[in-house]
Amino acid sequence: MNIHALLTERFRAAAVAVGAPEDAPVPLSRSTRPEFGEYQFNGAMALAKSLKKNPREIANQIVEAVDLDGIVDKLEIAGPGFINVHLDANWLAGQLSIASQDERLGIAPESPHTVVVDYSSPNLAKEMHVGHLRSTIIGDAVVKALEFMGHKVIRQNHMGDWGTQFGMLLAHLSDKLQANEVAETALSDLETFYREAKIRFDEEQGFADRAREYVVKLQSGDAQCLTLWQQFIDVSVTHSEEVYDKLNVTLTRDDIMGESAYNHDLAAVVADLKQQGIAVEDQGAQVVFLEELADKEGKPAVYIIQKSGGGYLYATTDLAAIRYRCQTLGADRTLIFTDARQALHFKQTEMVARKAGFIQPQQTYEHCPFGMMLGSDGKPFKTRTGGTVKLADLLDEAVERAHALLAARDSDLSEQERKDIAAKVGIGAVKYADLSKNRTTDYVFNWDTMLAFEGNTAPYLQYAYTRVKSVFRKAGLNVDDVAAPIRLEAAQERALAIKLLQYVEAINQVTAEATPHVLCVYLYELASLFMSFYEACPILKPGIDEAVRDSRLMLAALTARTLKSGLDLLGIASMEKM
RNA sequence: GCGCCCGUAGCUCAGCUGGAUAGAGCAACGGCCUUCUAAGCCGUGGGUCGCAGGUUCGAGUCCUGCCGGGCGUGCCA
Repeated sequence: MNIHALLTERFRAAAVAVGAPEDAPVPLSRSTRPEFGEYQFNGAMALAKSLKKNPREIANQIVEAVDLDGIVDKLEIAGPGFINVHLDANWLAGQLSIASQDERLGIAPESPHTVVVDYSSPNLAKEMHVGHLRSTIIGDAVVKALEFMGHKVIRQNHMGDWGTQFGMLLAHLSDKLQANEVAETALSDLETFYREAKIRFDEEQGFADRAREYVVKLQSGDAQCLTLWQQFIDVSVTHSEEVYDKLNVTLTRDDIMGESAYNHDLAAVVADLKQQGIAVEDQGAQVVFLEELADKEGKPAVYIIQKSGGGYLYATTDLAAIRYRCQTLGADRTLIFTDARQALHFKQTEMVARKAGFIQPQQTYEHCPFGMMLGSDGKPFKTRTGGTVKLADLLDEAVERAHALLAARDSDLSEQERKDIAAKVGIGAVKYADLSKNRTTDYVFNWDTMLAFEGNTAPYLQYAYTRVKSVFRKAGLNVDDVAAPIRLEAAQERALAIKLLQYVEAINQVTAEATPHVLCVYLYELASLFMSFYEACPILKPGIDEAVRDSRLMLAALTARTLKSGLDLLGIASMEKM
């Protein structure tokens, strides 16, 4: 049940009956304070204005007209014309009963769209560092939310597996293999390998020329060179997979569609744009002039799709990718998770692609930007100057810290359990620290805030879950086998009940806006309300009436299932004990 | 120069298509463990929402101009 959607429809009908146009907005929102009920309809004021009537009078008419029999306890008009909706406790209890009998918690799937999601996309020349965290986990959370709502999601890991830097890497690798080293060993530390190659490129006589030869050979499809390249890619992809595994991210080898996958199509893209008269030659390069983005003097923005030397750029690759995604994969939506610095590039790319007909009008192309990770000095991490924190190292440290915390407290956990829990808590904390922020601004990387285990963090949510599970262990029951009427009497029970029913509203916002932090906020509020409920409403303690106990078990069970579901969408593990 | 993003409590951040008294966490202070896990709960203090105008019944949210910061802006990605 989507309460917001239900109330919106009912109020829309009422507003129309009172004289509002069919397409008028229906401003229905969650109430900010308990005494204002659970939802409030704020449309009376605007409607009164357009009808030149008294807003409270219009509010009165809407209250008369709206059909909410059996759903609301009461409707109140307050202030200039707010209509406060107090939901009926029995109706809420009924909705919870329905949700508790449904595997999907009462949430109906949407009519499916095909959504292509481009995320993670690390540069295979180097090891994944903290800067890759955001794209990887935000993208994965949005993917899971979309899938939960019934959409067909096609993951696209647009890995950086091509380009001039591979010349120097392959030349270096070739030498290592000549010296009887095995590729896996030589590439066990990609950072070191890259650094070594770069130093040789800068300092060793003749090496730079050999590197450039390798670029040419690679691009011309030289078999020996391609074999070398493939070896490099295999090892590097394996490194990425290890990180994905630690991160509990769903990307697999099948999702890889790297830059190299579009090589065969780049010439065709340029030819197509030229034939359509969209691209022209200028200063030896093939470019698209974008009049829409002209400056004050009327000079159009320039979008280069082929260099004067004949080489292709990321613009060309991205256009080829659009053609593949929109035409071959049939994407209704394409979501791209990259840092905000590329905003202009994607804006221009979309313009060109739409002119060329690569994207149909009904198809969307959504760049989902986020801020950069900054160092403690306030400067961006520079991938080529060292000083970056490897993602794998960050994750290991998080797990170590969680393990130390666990070891310091009394518990009956075995060492194996402790290790397992430490991994889930540590990784969860790192992911949540990032997922819970919506800011498109840059942020400073900080170990302590990333690895905090108190307050609004993943461990808080995981802890709430274990508390429920503990109650059920004590009762000798599973969360799935309680079935009893729900009674909402205490304020804490009611507050928890409403929050439980609003899960779908949070997910909808995540899928519509690609903002997993909305789900984090929701889950934190849910866990927080459960904690208050847990303290105020004893379940198994002596003297609790059986019907009250069972009703509270129902609420606790739904809380556990909702927390587990939400954490799963975020890619954060939940566990029985901690 | 032009364009985009940002500025909310000491710190990190929420604030949904403009709605009622701007909310959390951390940090500070005070309470709560002989019975469902204290990674918790209850409470207190803490704000010129960068500044100044404007739009309106109503502005943190929309518009304009400033101030401050970041990023981008023809052959890297």
